[in-house]
Amino acid sequence: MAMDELMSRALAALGEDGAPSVEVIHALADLDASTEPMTIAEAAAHLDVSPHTLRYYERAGLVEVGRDSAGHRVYDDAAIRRLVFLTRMRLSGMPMRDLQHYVALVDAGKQTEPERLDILLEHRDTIRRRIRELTLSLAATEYKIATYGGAAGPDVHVADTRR
Amino acid sequence: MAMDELMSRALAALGEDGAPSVEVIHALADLDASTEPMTIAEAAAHLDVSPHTLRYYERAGLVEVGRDSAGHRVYDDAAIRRLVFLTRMRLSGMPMRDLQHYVALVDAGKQTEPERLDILLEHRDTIRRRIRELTLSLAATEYKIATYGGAAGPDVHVADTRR
DNA sequence: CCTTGCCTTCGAGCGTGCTCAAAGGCCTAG
DNA sequence: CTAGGCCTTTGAGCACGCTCGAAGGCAAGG
Repeated sequence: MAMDELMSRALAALGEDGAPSVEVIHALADLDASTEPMTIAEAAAHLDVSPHTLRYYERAGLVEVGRDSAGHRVYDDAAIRRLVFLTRMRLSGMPMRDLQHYVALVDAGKQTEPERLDILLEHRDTIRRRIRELTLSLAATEYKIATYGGAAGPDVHVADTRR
Repeated sequence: MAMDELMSRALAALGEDGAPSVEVIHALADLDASTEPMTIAEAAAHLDVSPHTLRYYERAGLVEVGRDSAGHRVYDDAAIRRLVFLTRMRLSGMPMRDLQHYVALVDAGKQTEPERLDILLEHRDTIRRRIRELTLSLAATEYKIATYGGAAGPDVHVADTRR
């Protein structure tokens, strides 16, 4: 059930522009995975961030990355999976602070799972709120577009999307 | 037609938590308006931003605001309407830069309407993209919540079902 | 009169999240 | 041997959007 919902959400999310849904489902469910170790450039490309950013995340203590004989970073499966999670959370607006807290909990062991779950639940609510805000702004923008030229000033006057 | 769509969107947006839909519809339609002039504190409360922010927007050239005999700002109807627009655009992620450009166009006169429309269309697309991103992140987060405890690390890696 | 409180201007400071520069190492191709 | 290219570390710098502090004005209440 969870899986079906996940997929339908993914499809719904990307439906409009007929985008790479296969890719998306794969990325979401990422079951096979087991990627080969990567260089920083490869990992950056894979995660769609810059190498700078990956080093920054490491410095921030979000992920540990091994080194090869030349001292170069080696991104293994575990690192990549964690970074996939991290970048998704970042993309959805979770602050670095919270991510640092979260990974600290992960590193502290299994007994912190309830607290981690709380963090996720709260973040879920945050995302939902944000989507609602954006949906209202979208409606307002579309309304203004539809009625363009009708208004005197740059306003449409839609409601305050209060919490 | 545009109005119906607007309303149904607003309802859809707030439906989930049974929120103040009446308030929202009223505010959405808010055609009457004609608020009395406000002090900066009142305007700030009305717009849900700080007085500091309102002064900042004024300094940034986003809005002109009159003064009373004591030199205090007076937010009239036109100012409030513009600020409602501005704060909504900000809330939906439009950069200050773009807003400055937009109001410059507004002040430049009617012949800039096509360009203003372009800006709105582009912003609409930006909001839609963002909603899609957030929807995906939401799905991933909900999935992780649903399967919590199954994973070793902070990632969505699930046991190998199908495929 | 004087305190209280909200307002003014102007410039500076801050929090967030990168982003980059400098100085240098390793490796491979020519 | 050397040049190119990608990597390393460290610390600094930047863009954005506020947010605040200092110094002072005006007006009402005690």
